[in-house]
Amino acid sequence: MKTAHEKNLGHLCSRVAQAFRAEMEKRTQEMGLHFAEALVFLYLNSRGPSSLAEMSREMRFAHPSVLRHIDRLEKAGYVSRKPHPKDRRVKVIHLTEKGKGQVKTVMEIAKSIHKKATTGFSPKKTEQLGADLMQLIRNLDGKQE
Amino acid sequence: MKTAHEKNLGHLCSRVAQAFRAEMEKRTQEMGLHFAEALVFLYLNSRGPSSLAEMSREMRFAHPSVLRHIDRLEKAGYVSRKPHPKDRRVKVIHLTEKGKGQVKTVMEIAKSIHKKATTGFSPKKTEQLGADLMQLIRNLDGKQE
DNA sequence: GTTAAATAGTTAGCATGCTACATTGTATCA
DNA sequence: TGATACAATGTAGCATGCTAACTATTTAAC
Repeated sequence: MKTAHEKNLGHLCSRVAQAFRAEMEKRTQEMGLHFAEALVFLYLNSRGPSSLAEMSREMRFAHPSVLRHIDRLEKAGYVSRKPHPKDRRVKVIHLTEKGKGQVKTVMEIAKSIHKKATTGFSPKKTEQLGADLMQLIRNLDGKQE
Repeated sequence: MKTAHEKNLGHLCSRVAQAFRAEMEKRTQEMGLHFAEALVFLYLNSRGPSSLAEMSREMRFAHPSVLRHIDRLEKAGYVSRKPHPKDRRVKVIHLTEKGKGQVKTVMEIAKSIHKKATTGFSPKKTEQLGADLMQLIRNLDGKQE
């Protein structure tokens, strides 16, 4: 008989997230990338140059969380900041040539992990699972008390 | 068109876990409990007195992660450590009377959050979702649990 | 035109997960 | 019995999420 905490969807999701992270960490280690930095990489690749505020909104992480990764990626030479031509507050973050050279590998790793995770899942089932998870998020974020 | 990171199951699970945590944090705040401490509370209530090693194994968190919460709960007077009668290495952790007085409230909060999260989900669907998440974990860990 | 509110980036510090290692106690085996 | 491996607890430090608060700039209100 399972106890409550083991069947709790929050706890299960936490464990899934950890497992994804651990696997990504393991595989991007030799590139010198940590998990969350890889996420930033993937974001910039799919969306193109963005401001911090935009990335924060779209990735749904708090500003400082994203900022730390940008700082580290900039030090490593993978991204750089450019001033926004019309708004002097904004710094536009973009992949450098060095960064672009790595993106493909990161994408392949991410795809491979996702494939491993969903072994035995039909595309339809995977789709449904994603939709259910999004529903959980909506239910929890809704403003009912 | 959604970008890859938004449909990624790892990222979605991370967001669900965060949402659960934020909600729990909000509701246990007035009891002076943080999210992970509440988890320890629930564990001790359902399993009874346990060693740190046992809790770590069963909750599937690293020892030091659990230890920190035990320390804080002990300071707050909710749990205490007793020496194991036969193994002097082991300290058995159990709820104090003060702790037992709070458990019911924590359980109700946890149940309420789970219910909110699964609004519109049939029991069968909730069950299936849990099973799918466990399958993801097994696939990623590469072993059965 | 000057002032107040909002927005962008940043810094500081906390909570919680992890791994690696130290310390102590127990068990095993030659 | 003495050496060695294993197990339990605890310590140290990193990674990553968060909120709060600061500065600079832009926008809105008067």
